[in-house]
Amino acid sequence: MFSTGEVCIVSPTPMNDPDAIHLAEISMGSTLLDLDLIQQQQRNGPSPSPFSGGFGLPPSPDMQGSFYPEQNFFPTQQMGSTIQQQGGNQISEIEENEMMRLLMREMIPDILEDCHKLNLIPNVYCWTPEDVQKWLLCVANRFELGELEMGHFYINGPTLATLQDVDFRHRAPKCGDILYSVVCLLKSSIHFDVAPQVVPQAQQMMPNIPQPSHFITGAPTTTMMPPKYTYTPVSPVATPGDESGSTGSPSDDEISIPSPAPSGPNTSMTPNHTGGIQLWQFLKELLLQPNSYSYCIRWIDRTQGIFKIEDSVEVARLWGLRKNRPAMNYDKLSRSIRQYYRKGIMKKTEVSQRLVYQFVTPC
DNA sequence: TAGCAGGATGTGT
DNA sequence: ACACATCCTGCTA
Repeated sequence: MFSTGEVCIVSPTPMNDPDAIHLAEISMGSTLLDLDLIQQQQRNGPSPSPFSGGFGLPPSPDMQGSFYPEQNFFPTQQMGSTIQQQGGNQISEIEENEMMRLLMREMIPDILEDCHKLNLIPNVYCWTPEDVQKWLLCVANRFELGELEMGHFYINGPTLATLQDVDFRHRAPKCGDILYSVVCLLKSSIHFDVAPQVVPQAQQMMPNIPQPSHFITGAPTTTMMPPKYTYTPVSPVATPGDESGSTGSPSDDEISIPSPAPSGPNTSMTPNHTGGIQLWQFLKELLLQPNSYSYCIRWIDRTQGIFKIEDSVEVARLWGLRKNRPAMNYDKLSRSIRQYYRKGIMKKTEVSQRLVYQFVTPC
């Protein structure tokens, strides 16, 4: 991808940290966009970018959740203020969004082509750890990121997709931001409502690769998923539109807009005292995305807040990922859950069952 | 053997 | 102070 020309991909770093704006000079091929405006702005100094310091790349899941280029997700106020600084040009929000969509759209074939070269299904959620390693090496080479500590990325695709920007920075301090941005772009290519002129191209490149049709049409499909999993590539962030529970309502496969945090017990529902997500919030996030996580945690009786951890190892692993605690295990996670008994946030069900817990205050 | 319960202590915010 | 993370002992299915 990005065969000729250049465009700046800026990692999603805080806007209040101009020094943290990383530019990855990425050769880019067939873009139809006149990027002079953007590049000129980059030259003009540390200017804010659409995604808290980044251009052309999706927001952090912490900020916006999943990335859907066809939705009006772009932080247009920031973008607008950025662009309008250019000689007083007034560019409407619609035009800005369209420009961003075009830019993203132009990158999709390149992403697919990279996957094709590596013989990878263009769906990160289907990747094995080996696939992830292969792809990261390709990315590192393309963006000249230097040597990656590949041992820090021996994770499968779904896990890669759930990593936050801080996770990437932790695993790759020098280029974690860029990696995160590219992974976001990769994820966006799955969601991307590919334009007619792009679809045939992608399909032509990989005629045998099943397309994630449910991301486009909303029609459920599991044919491309590993047997055990029913992943849907959505952000592990609570999403009100994905609160279908275990009932399998149509909204299960709808793309949803993330919310800051799920509602929950009133006791400790106050903002996270420690600044990070709390375990009960995390568990609800997983529960509220049955398409993505029902293989490891699911509602037994949502109205009563009763849920079952189907795969304790996996839930603990996800929690460890979120908290950047590689040594996390279910023993520790369950100990934290038990701390909630005293706080009145969670409890065991009346008839105690293994791996079954209950929120004191149901959703 | 895995999960459960809870005490004690350390750590980071 | 708070929310874990970690380690521990003992119990249970």
